[in-house]
Amino acid sequence: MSLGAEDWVEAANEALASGGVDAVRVEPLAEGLGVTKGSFYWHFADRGALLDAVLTSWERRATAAIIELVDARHETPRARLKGLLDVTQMPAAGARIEHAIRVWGARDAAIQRRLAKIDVTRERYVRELLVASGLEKTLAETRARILYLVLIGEFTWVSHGGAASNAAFREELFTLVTAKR
Amino acid sequence: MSLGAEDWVEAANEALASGGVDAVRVEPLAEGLGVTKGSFYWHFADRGALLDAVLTSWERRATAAIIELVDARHETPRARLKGLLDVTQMPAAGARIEHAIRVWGARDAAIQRRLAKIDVTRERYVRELLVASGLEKTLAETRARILYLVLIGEFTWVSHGGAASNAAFREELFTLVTAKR
DNA sequence: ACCTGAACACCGTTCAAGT
DNA sequence: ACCTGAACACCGTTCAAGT
Repeated sequence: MSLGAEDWVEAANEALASGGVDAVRVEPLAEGLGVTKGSFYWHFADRGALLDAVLTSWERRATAAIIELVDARHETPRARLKGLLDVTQMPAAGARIEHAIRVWGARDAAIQRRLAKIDVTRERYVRELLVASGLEKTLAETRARILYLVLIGEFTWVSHGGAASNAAFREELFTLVTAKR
Repeated sequence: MSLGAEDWVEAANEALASGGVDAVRVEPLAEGLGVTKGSFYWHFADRGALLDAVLTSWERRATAAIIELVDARHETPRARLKGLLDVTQMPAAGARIEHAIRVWGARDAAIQRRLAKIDVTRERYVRELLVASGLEKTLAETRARILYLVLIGEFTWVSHGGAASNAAFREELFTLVTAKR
């Protein structure tokens, strides 16, 4: 059985989640897949092309996919906000990939730009939900920022072994960010 | 002029801030310092020993140093909480080092344990300030968690180029976490 | 006390040759 | 269409030898 590009991307995803970008190495990946490293270059131009494919597949999962899921599951703005908080409860592998990508962005301007787009999309989504649930525009902006930073913080926290937040925590966070002035 | 261990640690710090753990490489560091890589092994047993020295120096700066600074500058619990929020406004290099260390912790159990200790210390400090400013114990715990996650989130955010939060943001965050029930 | 220089291992990349 | 195998460059590590 010969391999396709997807097999390499999948293996790369696992390596990324457990060891960061620099753990995505052609030779160990090849060994894990049972081929020689030379064969990698049939599927990709170089290691960078593999990393690009990994990022592209993550971009889809990490924004559109989440927003669609939350929108499909819940009706009202408040219910959607609550639903979004539960998304943080995703399996640690997801959090570890997100975190690894953020570090990667810290040292690669191109990745940084792509990450920024995703952050803008997500934060806008939160802000719109807050406005839709009755907050004044400027206040909604600040509150969206707070909520979004908590989410990023939790990704980071969970990714290095911290316990995921519990229901009481999410309840309190929800109460705070949706509180009317 | 010959070098001391501190010169290598300082160079390693810069590499860590700009490129993560894996950018801390003996050969480029040696080149930057104007010596051959062989001379590195006079000062350190191996690359791991250098990384350990880097982490130890960061541990001091990142907890005790910050808490002492805040305590020295401000008197009341509320003023100290506010002062702590301003610490996030530290230069981006500091945030980038913190972030790089967190990623590092994501793949290294020993680093993870040392990081966890620091997180416990910092979160306890926030919780105590909240209790001292009149919040009930359980609520203080939840609010401390929220505040601490926002801080971690902001480190992450700033480290990949996001704008640091402004005064209005910190004001609102302060209001929320200190609000009496 | 601190550094050089040569050696070796590991992994990214290339490429001619195989099936 | 997909893979092997050998080659070369880069960097971590060792160590005998230099000053």
